[in-house]
Amino acid sequence: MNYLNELNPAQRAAVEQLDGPMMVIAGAGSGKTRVLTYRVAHLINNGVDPFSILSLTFTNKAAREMKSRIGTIVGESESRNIWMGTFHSIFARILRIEADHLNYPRNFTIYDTQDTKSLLSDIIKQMGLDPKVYKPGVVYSRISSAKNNLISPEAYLQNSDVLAEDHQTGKPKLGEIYLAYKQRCFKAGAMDFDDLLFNTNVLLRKFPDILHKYQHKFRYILVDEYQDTNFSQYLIVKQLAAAHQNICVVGDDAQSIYAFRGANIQNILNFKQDYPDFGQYKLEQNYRSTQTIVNAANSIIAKNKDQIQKEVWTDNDQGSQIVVHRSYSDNEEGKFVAENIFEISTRQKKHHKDFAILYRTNAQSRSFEEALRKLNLPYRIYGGLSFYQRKEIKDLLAYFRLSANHKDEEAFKRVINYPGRGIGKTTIEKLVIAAGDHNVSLWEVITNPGTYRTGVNNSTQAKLNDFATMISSFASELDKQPAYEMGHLIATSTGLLKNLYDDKSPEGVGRYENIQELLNGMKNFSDQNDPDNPDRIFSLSDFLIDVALLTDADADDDDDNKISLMTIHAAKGLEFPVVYVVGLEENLFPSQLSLNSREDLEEERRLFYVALTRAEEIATLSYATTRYRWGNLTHAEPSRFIEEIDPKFLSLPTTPTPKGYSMDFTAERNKFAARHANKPSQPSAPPPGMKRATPSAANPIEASDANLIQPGNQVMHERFGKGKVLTVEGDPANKKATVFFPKVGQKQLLLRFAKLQILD
DNA sequence: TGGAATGATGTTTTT
DNA sequence: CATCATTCCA
Repeated sequence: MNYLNELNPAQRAAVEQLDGPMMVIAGAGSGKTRVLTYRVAHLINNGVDPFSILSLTFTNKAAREMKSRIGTIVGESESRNIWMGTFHSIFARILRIEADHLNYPRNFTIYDTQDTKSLLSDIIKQMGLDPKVYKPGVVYSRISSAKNNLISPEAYLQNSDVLAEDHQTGKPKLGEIYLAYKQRCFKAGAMDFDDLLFNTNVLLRKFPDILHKYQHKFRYILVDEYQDTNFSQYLIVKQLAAAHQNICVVGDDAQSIYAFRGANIQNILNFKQDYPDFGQYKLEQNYRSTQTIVNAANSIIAKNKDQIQKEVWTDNDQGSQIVVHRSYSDNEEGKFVAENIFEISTRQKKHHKDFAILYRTNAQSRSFEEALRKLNLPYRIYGGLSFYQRKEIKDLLAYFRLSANHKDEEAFKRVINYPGRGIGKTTIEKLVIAAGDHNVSLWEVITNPGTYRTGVNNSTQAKLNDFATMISSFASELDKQPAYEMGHLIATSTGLLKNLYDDKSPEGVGRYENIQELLNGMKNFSDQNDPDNPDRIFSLSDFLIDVALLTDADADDDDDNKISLMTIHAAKGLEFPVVYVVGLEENLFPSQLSLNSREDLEEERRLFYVALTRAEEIATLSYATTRYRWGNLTHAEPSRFIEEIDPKFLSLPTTPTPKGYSMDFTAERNKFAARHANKPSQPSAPPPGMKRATPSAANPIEASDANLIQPGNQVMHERFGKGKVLTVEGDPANKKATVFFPKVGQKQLLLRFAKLQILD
């Protein structure tokens, strides 16, 4: 049990302060997770009851991993009982327990962004407002930021500053929408993501005995990624910690990248005021990256004004320079990265999982997917359209939700006529009007047609009755059956599964498979064991509790060995031996929308800092000079962030950046060539008087050249020098050659991108 | 009522 | 370029 010996003095000090408030400022790669893990283990080894430890993490996956690591030190039977998870999942759990205090049903639904937006556009329509002025997305973010600052609709409508602002932006009705939205959510027994935090605050403030209960339950509180907490989260933590003051927050101001969703650096500063006698620890030694990477990252972040002084350093090797690569188009960029990955993985014997491609926006993933697929390289995309947001998954989940909570309006509207059962727009409109008039739920209306006089005809009402009977029958079994059995029953008896099965289009097959995958997941879920209660059934209700808060990052990896593609936001907290930060162009990264204020730009810079510090050994920065953006070819300038790195850490592209028309033209030409790339075609000739720029980068090898290479040829390789081709094998698209190089020996090369020149 | 066809409209980043 | 939403027709 000498885990303490595995820590450096600063880390150890942070682990050994058991009681009282403390803040750990942890530079990138400084062993933050290790400190948190060992600290919790240390608490337990010093007699602290796991049940009284609350540990708030940024993702559920981080929580799971940390828990299992703690389990290896103190034993699984102990670690199991720690309250560890994201703010959202922990407080959703508490809200379920205390729901009746807030007059919410215990099995309240959690609305995701889609549900929320659809409800908002419904409200906007009903209020007779112009949806072009009141765009659901904009309205949502306004409401969201109000909630994160704990401004209720009532307070919103009385706040003259806020109202004046809305007036100025031409949206004076925002407050009323907010109020209506809150009422509709309440009526539907639903909370959105922000409500989980907002309502926890309400709960703790309105009911002192409940606050007292949790204050004494959670005698030790730890918060990870503290720099990314918002006011609402700050206040929850502050209230819970007030009694015992055993609060440990860990964060890095340089990695704060969630200001857009209300995260507030101020929370770190508040900490000093709230707990004047706090212990402060700075972890400054980086164990993750090479000196080059650490120092390059330092040279960027130094450009930010807002930061806490610290000096991240490392003992690691110097490592190689950071390669900056220029491509002529987004597709070329994809190709370059894919080929580079192939080369490094074969040459340096790296696993695919050692590689990550990080981008600013999800939309950028496409060119990389295509390029990786062409080379048969396995990859996994995190984020984007997550599994749980796919239509077919949401449809099935909507049945689950409606069975658990009949008032769930969004779920109701989603499935009332899917699969089609002859209940159309007109009927639904009538139902909605009746529900609105009597201030009851849609479910209430269809189950009591006599009371609410909907005006639907008898045959339609019969269909509604059938629907209601079906849902009720699910509801009565909900807690009695294991989740999988129930899920399967619902998928079949609603006709949803058959409906997808009958669709033989490729998309339809994919959807069917997705449903199967969801059901498989549920099988795993219901097969688990509760050691404390072997008879426990893991029901569909249990499954629903956390499904709304699951994200792609939480999905089981099945230890698969794949290249990771994700946004930089999603990469937070992760590390990879080889990292490509791509799309480093002005107006993309930094984003166009961030150029208006210093604060926003600094957040982008921190984001870049996060991206670069994910890399352990090799970091590559990449940009394209042209890129397709919403269908048009646009010209792009390299990102200012590249210039901001001290050039001594960089290996820059050698040829000068060509500008103007000729460039766009080249890209167009490459695009054309790419379209015909599969059939061996003549390399498109450069226009007269224009030399093809850096053929190696733009076009590693012409397809026709690859086909010409034969055993016996003398060839030239960029790095290996002269060599002789011994054998050529494989199908035309994937020809492999064995080449003997006098300098380095025998090599296997994939002709498609080994940069071979035929000499004879 | 349902489906297909057409047109507008939008790209940060996430629980 | 995609997706969505609305509209139009059977």
